[in-house]
Amino acid sequence: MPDPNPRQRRKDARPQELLDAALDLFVEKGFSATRSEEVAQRAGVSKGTLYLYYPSKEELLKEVIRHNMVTEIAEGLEIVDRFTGPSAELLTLVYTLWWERIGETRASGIMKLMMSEVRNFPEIAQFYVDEVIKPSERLLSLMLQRGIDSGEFRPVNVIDVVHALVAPMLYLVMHKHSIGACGVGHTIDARAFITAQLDLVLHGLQAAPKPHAAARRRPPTQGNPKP
Amino acid sequence: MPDPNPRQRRKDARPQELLDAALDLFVEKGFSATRSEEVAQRAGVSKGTLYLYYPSKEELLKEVIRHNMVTEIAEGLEIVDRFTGPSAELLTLVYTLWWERIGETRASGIMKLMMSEVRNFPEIAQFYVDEVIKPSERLLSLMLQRGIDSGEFRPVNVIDVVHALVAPMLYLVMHKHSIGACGVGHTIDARAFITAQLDLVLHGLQAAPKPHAAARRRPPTQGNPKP
DNA sequence: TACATTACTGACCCGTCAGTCAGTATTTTG
DNA sequence: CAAAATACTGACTGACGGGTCAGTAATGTA
Repeated sequence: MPDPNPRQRRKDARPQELLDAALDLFVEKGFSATRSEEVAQRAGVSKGTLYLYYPSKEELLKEVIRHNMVTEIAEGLEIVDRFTGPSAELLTLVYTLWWERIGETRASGIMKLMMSEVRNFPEIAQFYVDEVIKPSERLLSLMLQRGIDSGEFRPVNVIDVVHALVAPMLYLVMHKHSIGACGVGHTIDARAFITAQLDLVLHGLQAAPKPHAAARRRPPTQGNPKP
Repeated sequence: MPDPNPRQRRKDARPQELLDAALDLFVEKGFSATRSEEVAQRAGVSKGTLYLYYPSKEELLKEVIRHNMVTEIAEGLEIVDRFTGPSAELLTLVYTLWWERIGETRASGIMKLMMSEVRNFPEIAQFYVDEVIKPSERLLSLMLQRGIDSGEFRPVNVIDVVHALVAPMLYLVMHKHSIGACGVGHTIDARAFITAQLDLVLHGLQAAPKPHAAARRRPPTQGNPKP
């Protein structure tokens, strides 16, 4: 991937090459388990050079997240803003787009990475929540609210449905990057799985005669009156 | 938790105390990030003693898994065998039981642990797939097949539904032990979430007039004739 | 009480790894 | 071309942690 002849000076190309190498390795082996020298090596430089461009392993990880997730979410928001068709179609579009841009690319590994190691790196946790999780949930909520406002969807509790949408995606990703990557067990047909899950949720959302239990509590988002 | 006066000889109590300490710490900090000396300390012994009872950190982990998951699954199988009521009720029972015995106990941390670190420990991976994942899927498949055979459920593709059942559980667990444990972001009302998900699936399963897309492919459980 | 047995200890060994920095090679400038 | 500037290197440091084992003290036996 990087250049063949050694010790060449390529100040502008280094950052991206290092980010690429880091993403690969972090996803493959985890953050803690990846040695900074490995990252450097894969990028075709020495360890010292890595620290010339990024002050620490943690900062490197943050940059990896910024370059692979934050940008995608911003694009998603734009799509939602511009879209004019039915909300169910919008949901389907964003859902499949998510799979193409994140789920089936290396980027999905970042989700696994965060889930796995965030607890040992509180600063990264905060960063990820602020820059990825909250914006993502905002994106999904926006679409659902749009559908509710226009009467296409039942007035469900939005946050419940957001979770119902995220769960299968997370499952796919965790499967792909954990047990699924160990060569053991079956693989999942992701496209079919996504379609099925989306159908399930859309079915539960359709503004229909008899109310469905998928998300009770009609009043606006609030605490639960426990059974 | 263990006894106060030091250097007492308690050969029989040690193993369990060490397993308890290990589970706590492995779940809290991850397997790699937990030092074996910490485990020993929390169990009230020295590092040397730990290695007297378990030959290595990995073997210790295996024992932790055996004592907290394998046993529960075996019990689940017995319940399914003995149950005589409607399959929908059985599914509900096992689902809520899972939450009480695993989901809301420390044991759920093992799921997170495996998802997170399995890739770096192939032997543990194999062990977990054989002893936990496959039996769990067998358990779920059994219940679904029971319902299909009796005509209570539509003849869906069993493995698809198994995934649809597992995904929300995994989501809960990952949330609880990852981001959710960082003090950031909202908490999920697990009971409500579980009820909602179960409703969703049961609705998709009911032997009804118009077939639903949740799981196409009617023929009996088999591999996917992938396009 | 003396001796044997064994549960337990913790200092130590040794490999690992994030981060540093004095030195080297390449490019730019005059 | 020399000299200055700078991209890059890799040996080194210091901290850390899994696993060991010679030694210690509690218990059992006579």
